[in-house]
Amino acid sequence: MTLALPARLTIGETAARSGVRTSALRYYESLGLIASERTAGDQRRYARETLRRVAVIRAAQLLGLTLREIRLALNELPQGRTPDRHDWQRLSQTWRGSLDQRIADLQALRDRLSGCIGCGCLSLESCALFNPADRAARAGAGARYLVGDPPNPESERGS
Amino acid sequence: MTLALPARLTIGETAARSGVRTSALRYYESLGLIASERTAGDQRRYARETLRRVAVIRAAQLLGLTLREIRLALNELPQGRTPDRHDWQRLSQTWRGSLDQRIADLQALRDRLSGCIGCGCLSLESCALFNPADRAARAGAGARYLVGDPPNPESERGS
DNA sequence: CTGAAACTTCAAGTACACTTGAAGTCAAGC
DNA sequence: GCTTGACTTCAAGTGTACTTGAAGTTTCAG
Repeated sequence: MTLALPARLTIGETAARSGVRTSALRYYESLGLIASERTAGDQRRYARETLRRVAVIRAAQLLGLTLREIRLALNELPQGRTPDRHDWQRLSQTWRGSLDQRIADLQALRDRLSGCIGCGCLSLESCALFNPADRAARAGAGARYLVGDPPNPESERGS
Repeated sequence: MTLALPARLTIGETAARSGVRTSALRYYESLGLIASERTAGDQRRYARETLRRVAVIRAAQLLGLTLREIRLALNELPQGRTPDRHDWQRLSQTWRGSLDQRIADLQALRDRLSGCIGCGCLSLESCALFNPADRAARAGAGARYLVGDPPNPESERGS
């Protein structure tokens, strides 16, 4: 605890300590997920608090959130002051909810898959897993990128 | 069960019945995930079995597999004959394993998140969730796209 | 037989999350 | 004060999974 750590970190130090590439940090900054001050020579200097912010970003990505969603969540943090434990707690509590939801979705999928192991899926019409309507209705938050509900329902050659 | 269903489906019929766009079906076919016969006029005709194949593909995507991985899995199906219930069972059993793994990963993440709710994460160094090494070690199969372990560990300006 | 809907190919576009490369500037130890 | 590694910007590239559009062809109900 008596370790002397610099108050401001270069992008390289921040990358090393957060486990995220410098290119990713610049990208996050370009999206408004993190912020930096600049030296006279226009180099970035990150507050130590940024390390936690980056860690939160990576954790939220594991939860399946897009960077856009994460930015919105981080914007909910109080402006103008360093977020305190209650701020982070509110955030993690919110995300815990969506994580619970995702786990429940996957468990439901597993159950349907188990049912299919039993039935052998000889009857396409009666199989819950293979029923598209059912699948669409249950597509969880985490599956958005992976499958992605098409926004418009296809009208090929439709002009 | 006495419903008269065509033996061969057009791409439009296949799309309607599988809940997948025609463009996606052509894409799957271009990747070798599904196959078609052609009419004299070069239009696609899909076997009814393709409906199940497509359903399996969508289910596997929900499990977090890439189309490439799914194609490899489908290639494990016996060549030359229509897959029977045991073939599909083997497939779903394999995938159930990885699904179990993913659920376990997410539960572990949830537990760490719960720990952070308790601790308020005031101590960056001691927080399991926010520790990059820990996160990297636990990155599960499903998180691959979302976070994606960088293949080479950064050596910026390294020539 | 005809006309419209459905099909064809191929190239290019989209979205996400970055990475890479080029060309040049800054910071700091010796 | 100089060298070298770390930094800067900006444009373009990567990979996954598709979608869209243009231009043309096929199918089938009437």
